[in-house]
Amino acid sequence: MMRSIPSVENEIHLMSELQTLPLKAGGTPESLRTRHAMDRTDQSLIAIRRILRSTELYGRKLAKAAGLTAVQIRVLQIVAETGQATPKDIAKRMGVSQATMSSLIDRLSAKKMVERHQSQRDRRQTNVVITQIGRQAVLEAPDALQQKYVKQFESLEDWEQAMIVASLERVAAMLDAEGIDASPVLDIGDLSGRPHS
Amino acid sequence: MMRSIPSVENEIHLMSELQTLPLKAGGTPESLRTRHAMDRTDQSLIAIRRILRSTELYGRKLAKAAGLTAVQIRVLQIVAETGQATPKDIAKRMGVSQATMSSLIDRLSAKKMVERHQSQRDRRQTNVVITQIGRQAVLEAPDALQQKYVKQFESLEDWEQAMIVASLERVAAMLDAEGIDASPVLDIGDLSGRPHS
DNA sequence: CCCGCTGTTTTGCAAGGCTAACTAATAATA
DNA sequence: TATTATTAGTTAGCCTTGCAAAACAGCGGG
Repeated sequence: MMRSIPSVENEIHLMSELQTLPLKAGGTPESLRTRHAMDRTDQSLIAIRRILRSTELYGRKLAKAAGLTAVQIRVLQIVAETGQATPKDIAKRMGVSQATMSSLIDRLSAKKMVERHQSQRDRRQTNVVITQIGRQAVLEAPDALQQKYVKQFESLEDWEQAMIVASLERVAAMLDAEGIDASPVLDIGDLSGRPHS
Repeated sequence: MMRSIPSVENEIHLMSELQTLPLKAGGTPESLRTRHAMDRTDQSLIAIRRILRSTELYGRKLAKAAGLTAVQIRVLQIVAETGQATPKDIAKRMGVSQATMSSLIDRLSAKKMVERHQSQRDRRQTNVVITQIGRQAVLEAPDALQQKYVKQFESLEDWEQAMIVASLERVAAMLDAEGIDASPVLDIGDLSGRPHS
């Protein structure tokens, strides 16, 4: 596997693109809000998209390098968190259907990273259990955010870290707002490894 | 798309990658920095994941409602931006291979939203041109980010908007840092149409 | 014992990705 | 001029993720 990294390298220099948009924004008769507010909205959207995009591309790259896809790593992490979980729970947390989860588990189990154990209590349920191999894979899985971001973040001034956290949380809250359940995956982090007590 | 959902679907994948990080962060003997700083790092990562996740799920939903996938909308928007573009350019901007772009264009052209026209200058090149139908679709395409977020953002206090923009840009820069190109798609939004207004 | 629910898996289908291989046209070079 | 590279795009073949719907249990009441 391991194919090489796709065309990630072709880069377009976004900077230039970014600059273009302001003008368009200006097109609207500035009726409702100040020109200022508009620009800021655009700026924030652009920044969010940059975040999404770079995470996506970088993630593809890392996942490939790890021999597991991002989605697979995610499943492994969720399972690793508690040691075992039912397909339904995992599906719910990830926001995918049970059918999808079933095939994901198939693939992971073909790789010997998880095993299915029928539950004793209720034989309809399956417990997905992570294997040693799977646990190892989770530990070694490169983490896009971490690698790219953590060091830089930690080198920031204290006040700036605080500001960023507050802003990101605000944005996340605005996006969640609609009721999409957001969280599931989030806490994952905890499990893995944080010493978490 | 800006407005479109960035490949929301892809994002999904990435999401997963993100998750792991906590552990690693935790792995370090808290020698170098205070527990405080650590928490902030985790908080920021978690918030980013929330952003990624809700964008992804919401995007899937909207794309379905629109009858076009997020990726397709994205292509349309890029083409709409200038009226025409070569497959190669679009692929480059989106960070996918030419082969992938070729099939995307096939699908869009089956829907009569774009047409292929051989270039006169260089007959190896194809110009992908958006049709009236395609243009209409772009205008009507719901935009995940926009719909969920814009209104709320615009209702924030001025200082808060400024803070958020600064923070998001900081984060985006840190993520881009590695050299993954980030933005291309971003500015598209403008054209599509934020109701702007 | 039969019915209805409830977790899972199967089936069948589509989108999006990729690499490799192939075609066509243009550019370079002998 | 003829040959060779390069470049743009498409094709073929494969994989993963997703979903809905149908099929399979297994559990609980009646």
